[in-house]
Amino acid sequence: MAPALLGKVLVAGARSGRIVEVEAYCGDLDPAAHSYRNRSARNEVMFGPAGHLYVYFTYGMHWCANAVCGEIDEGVAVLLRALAPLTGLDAMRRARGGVDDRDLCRGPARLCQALGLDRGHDGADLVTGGGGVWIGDDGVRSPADPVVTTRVGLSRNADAPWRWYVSGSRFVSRPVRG
DNA sequence: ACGCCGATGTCCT
DNA sequence: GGACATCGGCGTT
Repeated sequence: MAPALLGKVLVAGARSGRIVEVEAYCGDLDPAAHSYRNRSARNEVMFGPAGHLYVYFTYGMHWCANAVCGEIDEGVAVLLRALAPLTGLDAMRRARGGVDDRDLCRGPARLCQALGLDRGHDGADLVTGGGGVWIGDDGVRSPADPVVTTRVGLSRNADAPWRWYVSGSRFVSRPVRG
């Protein structure tokens, strides 16, 4: 299910980008997931209905965004790790402090900064777009052959092959070498 | 190109 | 008190 998000478009107001890299986090099957065992005010959205945005704060300064994908109470969500910018690049450049365009959305915290996503978007409905954020489909097909790897930056359940990215995209945060 | 490290809030033990 | 789904800067190859 998670790789089906590759090729879709994440939209936040006038800014948007094509999803090129995702990771799945799988509730009580996955010791690396925020929803593994612990249910709290922070991760409550993860246990809600699919199609909502779960935004969390980490390392004292960064926001990261997930699309909730599981059944109610399941705690499954997909971390949006990188986008190929499509629209609103000037706003992204202002938000990101004039970095190279390639780096605007190349990483989960970078894409949140570029699109202006933070706590105010936690729980936003990605289907209706009521919170100004949604995931759209402009007809671009998900790649038939995404690269599958282990996830980035984990210590627990680090071997699960639950990261997918668009092969050859220069906007992927950490391509496998070779 | 690669690796270390500091920043800095929130959650969990 | 320690870990953390990170990033950017600075140092070394």
